Amino acid sequence: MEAPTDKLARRAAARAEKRAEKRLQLIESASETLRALGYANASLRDIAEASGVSLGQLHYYFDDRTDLILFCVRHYKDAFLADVGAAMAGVADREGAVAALSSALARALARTGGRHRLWYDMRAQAMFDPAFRPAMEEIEAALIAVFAEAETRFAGAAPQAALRYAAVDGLFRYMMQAASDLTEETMRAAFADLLDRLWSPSPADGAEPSGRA
Amino acid sequence: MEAPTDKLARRAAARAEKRAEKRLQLIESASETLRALGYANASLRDIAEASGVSLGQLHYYFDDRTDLILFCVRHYKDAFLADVGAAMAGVADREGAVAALSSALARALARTGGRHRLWYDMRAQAMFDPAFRPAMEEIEAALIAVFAEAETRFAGAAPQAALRYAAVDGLFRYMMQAASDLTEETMRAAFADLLDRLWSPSPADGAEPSGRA
DNA sequence: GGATAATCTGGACAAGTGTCCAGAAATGAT
DNA sequence: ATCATTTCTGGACACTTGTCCAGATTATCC
Repeated sequence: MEAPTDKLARRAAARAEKRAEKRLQLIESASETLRALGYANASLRDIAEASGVSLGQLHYYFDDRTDLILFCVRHYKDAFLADVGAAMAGVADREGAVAALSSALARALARTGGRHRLWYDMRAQAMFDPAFRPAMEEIEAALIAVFAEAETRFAGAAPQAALRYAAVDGLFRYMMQAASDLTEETMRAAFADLLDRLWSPSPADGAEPSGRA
Repeated sequence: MEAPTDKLARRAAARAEKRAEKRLQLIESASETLRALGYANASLRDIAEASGVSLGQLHYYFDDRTDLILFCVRHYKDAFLADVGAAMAGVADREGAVAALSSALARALARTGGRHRLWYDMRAQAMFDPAFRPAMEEIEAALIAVFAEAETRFAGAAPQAALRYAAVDGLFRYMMQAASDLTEETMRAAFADLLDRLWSPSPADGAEPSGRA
């Protein structure tokens, strides 16, 4: 039979897992409230009520409001980056990358569009509150890395992938605002067109029919 | 001599102008505080203190907090759109538009970069607070119009200028965050490259030497 | 069943908020 | 100088906020 220390360890692990489960549940509920009301307007009481949970319980599972919100942000990041990462996993050439990324982004907007309001809201907050900055920079760096990695697959060097990310992010935000008026296909086409342009040789060089090597 | 009604009218006008002057002064000071602390953190007391003015005075010149902030937003819009509009006034061809707009945007970031935090902050707020939405949509529509108008000068039809605006806006926001690490020339080149790509014929058509009609 | 620890409650608390106002001060016309 | 009007002050007010905690409740194990 197992040693007593193992037993204790197993119990502790089970407890921790249960706690983590409950936390996740609270995080998802809080994310929804945050998405609906915004950072500036969502109080802990709003979050607690929407979660069907007492106010004190939030402080039992999270240090403070900032801590809770940071968990929400990280949870968002994990979900979104997993989506994008999975879409880009297999692609090897430029056309494949354009197709995969534009589909993934349009799909994200069509299915879970509202969720991304939390991201843009908190990114704005991070401009003023240093507590959120590391988490935001981490997410942004991860998204830039997606671009950088994709670009290295069909181009030797891929400097300044951040600039391509920034442009696509701008389009993403804009379409999120108007997502309810647009079809997924329309959005996909818009992303594809932009990516096509960003990932083409410079038009300044390509203007003349057969450019140099 | 003038009629008494004129005299009264002149006095009323002088008073109104003096009031407007003071308001503008308060608006500019409030904008700075708003830019520094962010919408969620800037209280009326913060704004009053930074302006060297009593709390009650803010309510004497503005209906309420929302009213004051809306004035700040509109003031920002006027200044920025005047800048951009002036830069784009004379241009007629594609190359001129690229040069003018990229210079204007880089210059805006280099000189008054921090000011634009207010814009991105309030745009995020507008996602949740309907009070700010009309003002935001108005600004965004004006910026899109800048693109649409420029594009009609070197292309017959210019559908969906909003999509070009969105991409450039994304780059603008990104560089604003990193503006302190970048030279104005670096930023200008980045804008020029993006605009060049956005305002080129589709690379899908141009890939083959001489595309079809 | 009883002991031990984890979970949860409801409310208290201080601090900060936007708003409002009675009256002081300043302004300017007569 | 007097008076009416505009401008401004300082604080009061009701309300919301995040935080905290003493004790009730529940689960877990011997």
